[in-house]
Amino acid sequence: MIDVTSATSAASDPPAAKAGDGYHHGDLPNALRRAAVEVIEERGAGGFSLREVARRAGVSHTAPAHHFGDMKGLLTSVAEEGFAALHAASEAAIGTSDDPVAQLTELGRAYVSMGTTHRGHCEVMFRTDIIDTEDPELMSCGLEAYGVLESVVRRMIDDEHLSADVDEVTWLCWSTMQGLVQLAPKISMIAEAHGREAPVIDDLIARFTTLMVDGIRNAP
Amino acid sequence: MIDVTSATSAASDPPAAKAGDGYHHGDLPNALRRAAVEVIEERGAGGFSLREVARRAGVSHTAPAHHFGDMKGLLTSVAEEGFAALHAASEAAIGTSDDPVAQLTELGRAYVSMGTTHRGHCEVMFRTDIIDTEDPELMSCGLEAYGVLESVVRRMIDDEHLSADVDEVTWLCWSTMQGLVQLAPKISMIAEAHGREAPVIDDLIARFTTLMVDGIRNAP
DNA sequence: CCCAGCGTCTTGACGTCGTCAAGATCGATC
DNA sequence: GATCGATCTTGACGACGTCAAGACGCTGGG
Repeated sequence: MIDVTSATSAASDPPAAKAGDGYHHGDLPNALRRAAVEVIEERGAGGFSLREVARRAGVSHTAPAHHFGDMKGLLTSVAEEGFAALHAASEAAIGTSDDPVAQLTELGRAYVSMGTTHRGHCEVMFRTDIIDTEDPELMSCGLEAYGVLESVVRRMIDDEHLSADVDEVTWLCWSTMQGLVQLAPKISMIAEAHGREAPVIDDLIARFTTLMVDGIRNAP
Repeated sequence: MIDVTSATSAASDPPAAKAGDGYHHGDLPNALRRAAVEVIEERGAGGFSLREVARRAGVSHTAPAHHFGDMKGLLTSVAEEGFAALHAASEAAIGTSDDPVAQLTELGRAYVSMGTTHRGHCEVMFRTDIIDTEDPELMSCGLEAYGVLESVVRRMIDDEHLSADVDEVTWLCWSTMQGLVQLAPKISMIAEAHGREAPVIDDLIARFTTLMVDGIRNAP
């Protein structure tokens, strides 16, 4: 389990560590995760390099192996951190209102904004080839984030006594937001090619959400 | 521009070529694309290797460079082939009916089924780090496929005199199907974890589509 | 007829990569 | 104050992407 708060703290002042005595780093795992995200955001997941990560953390090229086993282990840890951050952002999002529909909108905004605020993490979280998708900690982090969305959908359907299937509505919202994360740049490009200015993503999400909610309320 | 029909033909009987005289291959570009897709489907985009592709095509490790420049060039060509296949599948999908809503459903099914029938291509098509997204041929192939969806959405909105924005509805449908491609395996996993059998994706797409269309008809 | 030119493909080399084995360093514990 | 385990380093290996240089075989002009 990764501590989300410490994971995003500055490179100096490592928590629960001796701040580096020259030989022993003190908080190498977090430093490596930070460096890994940095490299991915600069070069993409395809340009990732364990040795470059080690270089940026100021350690030898084999140091990462002692904490993460191999490249897959480090990237899996980055993905786990991403899901933990998504979970935290989701919890914060539903705290802004008591109305399930408003919560759904905020959840969508939180999800899509993760694509920009945690771009490095997102490039890794849904890859099946470079991370270990069977990792128990990764799966539990992912399911926790999923649970937030599901519970909001369930409450909306219960509150309004709708006939829609909770799971399927959850999947619809999830898919739409997941697609939006990936397509937002292309959408902006197409909008400009069509002679209109790129849409404000948060507004787009609000309209998508109300549109889907309208459809859900209309279910047979 | 890649000829989609020849690109998927068998390894033997290369079209418009001398079938390999021992030294000169005859149809190396297509053979390399085929091998590339094969490698990606086996190992994922992260396990891709130019040398392995060359090995499978039976040529030296530098032969691909003469046709595609570098790794990015070959992968861009694979992505282009993917968009061309998507375009073809989209055209076929809208040919099954005259009703725009039915066409929209079929378009969604064609899109999502691409994720399994052309898994290797799909792993590359929306990556920004390992392909050249500025490539003119790639962009035109992508826009052609996009145009099919957009025209169906436009016809639906026109036919029913709806107030919804054509671009935004197109983006909604695209995002949802794009997310579904990526999340389908996870959705099946979650369904089974919830004690229900994995959903039939084609049915899910039909329900998602009618739900979204209901929302579109309800726009202010 | 043949030979010059040109696409096509190969050989060989370089630096970088991930990983493994072996050893060095340090703090905690007895 | 010696020992032990956790932590990190050094050095090596094969595989990778790319570059330079050269070999091959068709084609067309003398």
